[in-house]
Formats: sequence, C-alpha cells, structure tokens
Amino acid sequence: MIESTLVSVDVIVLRFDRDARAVFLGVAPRAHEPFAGELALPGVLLGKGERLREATTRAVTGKLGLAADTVTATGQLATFDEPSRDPRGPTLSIALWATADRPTGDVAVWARLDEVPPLAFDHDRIVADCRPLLADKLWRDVPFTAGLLGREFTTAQALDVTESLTGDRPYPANLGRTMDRVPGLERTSEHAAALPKGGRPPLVWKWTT
Amino acid sequence: MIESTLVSVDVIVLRFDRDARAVFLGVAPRAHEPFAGELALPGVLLGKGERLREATTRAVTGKLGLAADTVTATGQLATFDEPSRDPRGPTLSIALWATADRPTGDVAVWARLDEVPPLAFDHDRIVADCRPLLADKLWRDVPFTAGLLGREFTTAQALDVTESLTGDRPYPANLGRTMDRVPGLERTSEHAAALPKGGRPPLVWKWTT
DNA sequence: ATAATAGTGTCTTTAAGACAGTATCGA
DNA sequence: TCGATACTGTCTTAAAGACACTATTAT
Repeated sequence: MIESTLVSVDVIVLRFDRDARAVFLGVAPRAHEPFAGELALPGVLLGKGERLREATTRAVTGKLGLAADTVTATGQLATFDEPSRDPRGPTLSIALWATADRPTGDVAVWARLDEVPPLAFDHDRIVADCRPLLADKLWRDVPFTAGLLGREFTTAQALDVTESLTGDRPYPANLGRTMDRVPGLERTSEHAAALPKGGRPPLVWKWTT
Repeated sequence: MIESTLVSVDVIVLRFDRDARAVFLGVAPRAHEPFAGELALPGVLLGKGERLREATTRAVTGKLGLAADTVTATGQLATFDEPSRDPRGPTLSIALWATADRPTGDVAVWARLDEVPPLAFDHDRIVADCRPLLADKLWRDVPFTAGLLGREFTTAQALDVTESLTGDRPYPANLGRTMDRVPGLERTSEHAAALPKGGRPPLVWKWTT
C-alpha cells in the first residue's frame, strides 16, 4: 500500500457587506504552529470518508467561528499540489468557496477582497489563482451568486458585488440586462426602502426558487 | 491525527484520430478486483508528496500502456468525493485530463467520446460531469487545444474535434474566425496534402510557440 | 465536365458596452 | 426647488450563427 498524501481543505469564505458595499474574505489568525498568529484561510484536514461539504463547514465553524447556518452555499475551486506548501510535509490542498450571509462569532477577520493582507502557507497564491475563477462564477453559477447576494437585492448591490469580484463596475442598465438572462432571477416591481441620503428607491430583484 | 482519506487520480485521456475524424477516450480493462475485467478510466493512488502531473503520467503509462512521451498536455478537471464510490472504502477521486498524440501500447481501448461504454466505479458519472468542462476548454485553454489537435491541423480537423467535444459542428467560416482569435494560433498559406477523394487541398493552421 | 472538398463575403442575431435623458425620493 | 440616487431607451461594437457563392482538386 502506498503511503498516502494528507488532504487539506482550504476555504475561500466570501461575504457581501451591504453597508460597506463590498465583498469581504474571511480569514483568521492561526492558533498553532506553523505560522501561529499569522492570518490564514480557514482549513482543516479531510477526515476519512468525510465529504468536502462537511469539511468546508467544519473549517468555517471551527476556524472562523461562524455559525453553521450562516453558510449559504459552497463549491469547488481547484487543487494545489505543490509538495513544499506545508512545512510539516507534503499535503494536497483542495480549495473550495463558501458564502456567508452575516459575520457571526468573533474570531474571523474580514478583509476586503481587493485588499487581502499577506497570508500563511501558500494562501496568497491560492487566493490569487482562485480570484478569476470566482469572478467567472458571478451570474453564471446561480448558487454562488444567490449565496453571495442573498434572496433579495437591488441593482446597486449587484453593482457593488460585481465590482468587488471583477474589479470593474458595469453600467447599471447593462448589468440589468445580464441579470434578466440569469435563470431563476426575477426583476420585481417592489421598491426597497429609500436610502438614507435620499434618492429614488430602487426596485428589488428576487430569486424565484 | 485524523485518519486520512486515500486519494486516487482518474484520468480522462483524449486522443484525436485523424482517420476516424473523431476524439477517442482511452480506457482499459481492470486487472484486479474490484471490477476486474471491466473497463475503467486509468487511475492510480496518489503517493505521498507526488505531484498530480506525475500521477497522471503514471496512470496513463501503467494502466493504458501508453509511452510517456505520447502525453502532450495535462490538467485538472474536478474532485469527486462520494464516499461509497469505491467498494474498498472511501477514497477521493481527482479527475484530470490528458491528451495523447498516438495510440502506443496494446492495453488501451479507445472509445469514441460520443459512445463511451459503461465503466467501473463511478467513472460513468465522472465522464458525464467532465464532458462540459472539456468542451469549454476547447479554443479557450491553449495547451489543451494544442495537445489534442497537434502542432498542425486543417479546418476540417478542427471541425471534427469541435463536433466530438461539443456535439455540434460549426460552420467552417465561423470556426475560422474563432480560431483567428485564439492566441498563438496562426492561419498559414501552406496547403496540406490533397485528400484521397479529391477536393481542394486545405490550408494548414499552426501554433506559433 | 462532375463530384467532392475548401475557402470567402455578407447578412442576421445576440450580447456587451457606452451614454443621454427621464423619474422619484429627501431636504 | 435641488442634490442624490434610480431607471429607460437608444446607439455602437463585438461575437456568434447562417448561408450563398467561388475556388481547387481527382476522376
């Protein structure tokens, strides 16, 4: 029998903050060596027979301290196999994404996706490599998009999320047409609450499912 | 220490047969239980510290009997974590793709991609789930496309590959414009050898790298 | 010449991008 | 009313799709 590589699961947890109008990445200082005290993606070793989905929840609750029901969706990104990525020995890292709807707990540090601080292990590289994959999922991967934006949102919020993920802000009218083509997404005639600074109250988009 | 899941690597090996004008999937009858004698994707257990690229080559040479230098490119597809996928116990399967340029050895069975026979384990599902990912790589992932088509090819061959992967055959003129936009691909003014049945000799496309 | 295959030019459709102009709120 | 925000309609550009037509070969 071949001696097997350990498999770790590292999670890119995203949360859209409606007040800050930006998408944030959840990281946490490491409790143990190596890299004790340094910020890192939440990650755990995959147990025997454990599903990736379970390990994702375990990482997000255990390492970030989020409540399990704040995780709205999860999925795969890519696998990193550089043998020297962990000083303790060769491990495979499966990068996954998760979306959270509110910042429960007090361990997590939330960093704007466009200002991610240096991270432990090869996590900088994981984030850098996965960013285009995440940007590509927006408006194409429905669970991801719905997980990030929530059940109801306005065009302005959709613009904020798009800007955080892709780095550029589309014209509202054009994004509206893109959203019209997203299956399961519906432009309602409901008005959201008016904004603090005044201005026309925006219409609400909803998922039909 | 948590007991770790075993990691296997299963490879979708693709080869374009210019005579048969179609893309073929490389599979082989299993030598041992479980599923002895049944066709399966070439797969191996990932060794400790082994790179995915090495394991891919090991699977393709060991299980399909191909010479190592027939593999023209490799890459990742997705991870399958169903715990009951292997009757011997829970294993994670990382699905990878590889392209081969000729059918060396005598173990491999080459099945047309549109007529894949039933396979062992959950390999039917792996192939089914990965087919859209493969179709998406064509003309977008340059190493994949070049690995499949080879250094030089004609428009007719590009049409054949596209049809095998996507299930529908574009108009030659339109595919030509798509190829004009592929970085590193060049429309030459060289003519390929005339065809057996007559007809105008086609022009040759080449990779500049 | 004819069958067979390859390549070119153009029209149509769809999606993305860019704006000007209009609408609706709070103060 | 004015500043601030939201929505609508239209023009432009780029890509994909669909063909009619022309070109070059073997027989």
